[in-house]
Amino acid sequence: MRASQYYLATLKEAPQEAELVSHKLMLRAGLIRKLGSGLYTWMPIGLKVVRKIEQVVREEMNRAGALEMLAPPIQPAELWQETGRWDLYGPMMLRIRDRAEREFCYAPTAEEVLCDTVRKEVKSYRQLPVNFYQIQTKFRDEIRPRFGVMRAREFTMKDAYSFDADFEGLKKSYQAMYQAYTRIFTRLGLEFRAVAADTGEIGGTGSHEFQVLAGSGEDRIAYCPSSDYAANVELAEAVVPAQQRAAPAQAMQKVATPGKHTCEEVSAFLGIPLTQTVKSVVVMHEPEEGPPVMTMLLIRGDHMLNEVKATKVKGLKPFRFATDGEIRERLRASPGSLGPVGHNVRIVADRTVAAMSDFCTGANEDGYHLTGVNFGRDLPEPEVADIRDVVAGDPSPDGKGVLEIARGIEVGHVFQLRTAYTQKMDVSYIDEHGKTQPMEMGCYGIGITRIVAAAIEQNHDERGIIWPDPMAPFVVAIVPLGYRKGAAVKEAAEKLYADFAGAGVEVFLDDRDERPGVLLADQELVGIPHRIVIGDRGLKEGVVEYQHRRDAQATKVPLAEALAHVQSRFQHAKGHAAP
RNA sequence: CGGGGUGUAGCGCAGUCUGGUAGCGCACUUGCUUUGGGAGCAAGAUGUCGGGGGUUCGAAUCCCUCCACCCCGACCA
Repeated sequence: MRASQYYLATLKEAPQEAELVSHKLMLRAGLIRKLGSGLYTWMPIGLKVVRKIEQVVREEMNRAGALEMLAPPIQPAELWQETGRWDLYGPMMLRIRDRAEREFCYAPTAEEVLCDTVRKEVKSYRQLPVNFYQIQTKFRDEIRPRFGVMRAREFTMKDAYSFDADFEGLKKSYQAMYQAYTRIFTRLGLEFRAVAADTGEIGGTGSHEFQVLAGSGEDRIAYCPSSDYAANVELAEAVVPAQQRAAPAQAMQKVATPGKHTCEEVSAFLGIPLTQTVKSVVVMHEPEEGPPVMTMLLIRGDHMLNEVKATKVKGLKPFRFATDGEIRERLRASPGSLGPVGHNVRIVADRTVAAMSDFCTGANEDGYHLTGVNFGRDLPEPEVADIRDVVAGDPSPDGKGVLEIARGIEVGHVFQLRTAYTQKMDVSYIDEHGKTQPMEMGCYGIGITRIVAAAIEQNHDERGIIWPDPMAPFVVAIVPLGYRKGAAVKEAAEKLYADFAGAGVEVFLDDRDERPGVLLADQELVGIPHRIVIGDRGLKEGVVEYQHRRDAQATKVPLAEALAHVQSRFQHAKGHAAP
């Protein structure tokens, strides 16, 4: 491609709406333009990247035995009502009516449609297993779209759905997808981790997220450097402390802590370590019938409540945080002075708290805290559960070391759905004994457009994007200095351009009549990984300059060997992408 | 949904407090010069100042209202 025939829409300054580096660079490099909140137009060079990613995904899905198909993004309400998700999905789902007032949604995902297709098509165990996938635009009406295409409302997702005769088959299909995903993200040149994930509302028995590691990621993952344990912090287990609770050594005392509300403030005020304080989080569960039930959750002062885990405590699903009014009415104290002593509210203590003695907590009287508090003496032994986020330094649940915390961007997710959907939608087959059985289902998603942003988060510098070769919009940029001035430069550039094109290398020839600085800066912003600079100086010696986007300096290469040199670097880069 | 902020040329911004002919940089057009890291000079084009309503002789500026967008929060004793 020649720049003179292309449309490069680079900007010197990023629009003020962009916060995240990948968002800024995508706007500046002219990959995307914003149409509305969470809505982006893909410009030619951005779309090229998307297509590259799609191609890798497609190849690996096909290799894994999945079959590409395409379902409508606009889907009738009836299907979603069959699984109850028409109501469950809530405002996240964009709903539409046609001229006859029939209801539709713009699909946020496609389990129902695929279930419907398979129940109509597949009848016999002889036809199983099947795995269908599509690469399709999805729409989720996010509460807060942000970070450009990272969390957009409209996005491109690869979604696959497997159907097996039995659980053993599902496990195999799941494993095949897990491996395909590993190959995909490896081929794309991304640093990623597969982590155990919460199965959430969808339910099922197994789930992994594929997280691209990036400091700006919205997810936190816990991993063990000395083993292969990795899990989303939402799920990662905080194991029972190895040390048993020490015997009480202090008497319980009420101390004045005027104006001190948080554990940090109280700990600093009283000169007690933060790890010796306990915070009380009051939640309400509203049963189908009867009044709301209050529960007090106890977390060590330096720990954070894990809501996903707390939801799994019996009798808490679903819960909400208590209002100040509810707290004051029941405990006669304000948040900031609450504690587990001296009332009959249900108490659930985190495992860490249950092993504490002589701790400090609120006195249920504004402006006062208690020190030297001990379970079994000052208050009854509590219910115990794992309800906190793990922190760096916690023992790994597999017993093989200590956890670290990293941030990640979720780019893929695989689920074993089992029969949760197939039973509701009657997706069944006749087994070899003539008996009707529900199919075992799995679903597998990849955020295609999110990968673009995630890749930039991981691969950029102060000058711009640095594309991994497999998703680069162009692999090589030819930058002639003085293309319109010197015949020799133009001739060499044209020859190289033809050579690269002839060798099937995607090449971008910047033949614009611009100053060198402009050409080089644009090439670096757009992030084409390999660059050949051609100038009069070098040509006199018969050389051009090769520089990878990550190289500190250019390398002189004889003009005749430029193609071979880039190809060797390209292969080299490919080799490095392997795990 | 709660809180904060922004809306002025394609992009980045000033002007708003204190009402009086709408500006700057980049980008764009034309010409000349320049050409190994975002050129210089000259000339030019580009605006419903987010929309609507009001106050006023006069509104980008003051008042009311609506809208859009961005950020933070929805974890907390």
